[in-house]
Amino acid sequence: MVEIRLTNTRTRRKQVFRPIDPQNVRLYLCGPTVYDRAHLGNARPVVVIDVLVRLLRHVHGADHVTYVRNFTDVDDKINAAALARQQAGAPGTLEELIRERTRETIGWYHADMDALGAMRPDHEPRATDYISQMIAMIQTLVDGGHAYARDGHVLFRVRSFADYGKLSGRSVDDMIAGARVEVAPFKEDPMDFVLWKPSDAGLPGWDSPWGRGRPGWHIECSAMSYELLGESFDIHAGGIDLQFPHHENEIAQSCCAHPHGDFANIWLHNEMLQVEGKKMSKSLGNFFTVRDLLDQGIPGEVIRLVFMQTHYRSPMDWTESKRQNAAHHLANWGRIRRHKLSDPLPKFDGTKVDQRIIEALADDINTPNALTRLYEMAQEISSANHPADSDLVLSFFDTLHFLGFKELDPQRLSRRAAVENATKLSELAERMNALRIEAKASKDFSAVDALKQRLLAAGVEVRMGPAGVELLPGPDFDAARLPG
RNA sequence: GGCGGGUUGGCGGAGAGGUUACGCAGCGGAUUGCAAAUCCGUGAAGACCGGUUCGAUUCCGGUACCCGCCUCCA
Repeated sequence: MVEIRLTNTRTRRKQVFRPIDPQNVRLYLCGPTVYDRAHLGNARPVVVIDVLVRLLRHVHGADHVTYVRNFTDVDDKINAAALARQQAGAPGTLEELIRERTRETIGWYHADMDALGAMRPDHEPRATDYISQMIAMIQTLVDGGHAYARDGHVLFRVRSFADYGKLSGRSVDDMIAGARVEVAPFKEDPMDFVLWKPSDAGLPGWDSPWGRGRPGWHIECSAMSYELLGESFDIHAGGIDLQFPHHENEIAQSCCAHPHGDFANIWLHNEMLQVEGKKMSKSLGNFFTVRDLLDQGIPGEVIRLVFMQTHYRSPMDWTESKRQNAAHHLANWGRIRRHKLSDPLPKFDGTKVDQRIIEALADDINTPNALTRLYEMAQEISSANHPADSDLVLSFFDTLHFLGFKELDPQRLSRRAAVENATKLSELAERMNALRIEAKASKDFSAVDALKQRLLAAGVEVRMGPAGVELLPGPDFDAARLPG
């Protein structure tokens, strides 16, 4: 069996991966807070872990891996987004608007990650489905002296956990010394963090021993990983920016609530994605979404390949030349398929995956080295005298399939489709705008509404504002169903 | 201020204490009505200063610069 080595952030070393139970390798990835579209940086850990899960399934067996990725659907940003919609005149209660927003966002997320070739996890728990488990866990922490209630809040007592700061290499004293956080008056210690906070009537809330309220950030991952994976599991992954405070706090909560468990054995953290050499972040305003790229006609597999060109522990810059490079290779592989594979749709089952690529991935998910081998194989197959349907050809395509590349060469087709769709959508937008101007004069909006319904049925997002009509293809967009 | 990561050829990007990484671009050739694509071949590197060593881009120390975390973020 191939020996997998992974860099454990906790030990800062590359170590041999030994599952707690080889019959059930358990892995948790911190998923999105579902208040908006996933930006490109959100997609990096998803693709990295997708590759790891594929490797684990290859090595340990498809049925011997449990992959959990959560949706955090209770959060102040979600509340704010819903409130903004309500204030903009959207009908419905705040709770309905919140539910609508999170349901919509989860749909977008699925569509976008599917487009990147990332397999769905085995479990995708939503935080709001685990409120009672969170309350129970908080109660355990209070009972054990690791948390305390004040003014409707419950706070984690950082001083009660000796290893607090160990994951991120910090000491509580150092952090307090250089603290830039404003300290709430009810905190015993400036580094104590919120497990539960009170909700007023205008916010979503659940009944609890501390009054109506809602969970703080961090606790959902502890509660859900415990429910689905147990008190000890193998791998916990996420972006390096989550190392502190999110993962540090998860460790503190989970280890204090379940002192006999180890929580996660291996912590995997991917480095940040950058744009123009700067971190992509909401506060810097330089972020763009996966959907933005897909809408530009960039196929998901191109984005996937660009991600795989950089090792997950290095910062990665998204650039136009990388996009072109990835598209070039995919087109090349597509051409090889047309010329060297007589059956365009053979059944690939993972039995012919190239061993050197498995070894590259087993070495701390070294995707750049895996790609180097893929380029070598493509080179050899491309030479004029290499026969079609050789073992190498079959292995090459089985490997591509294993790595999540199925379409190949989608660039030409999808770009053409995108242009056609964009043209058609812009015509439709113009037509709809004209109808709308007429309707505003006549007060008869039936024609506009009818057109809108048909567009919605085709999966188009319809946005009407003072500037006119904007039509965007949504996750379920189906060009064939567009009105003629 | 505290903590962490990085600096490789024109660009991207790996491994290894001594032997060609690899890809893209470039250059030469083949092919092509022209072009594109493709195929064959090919030059080019490891921030700076010390140290260890027979030998370092690879190990150790320092300097400079870059990035991230410490505040919502993957």
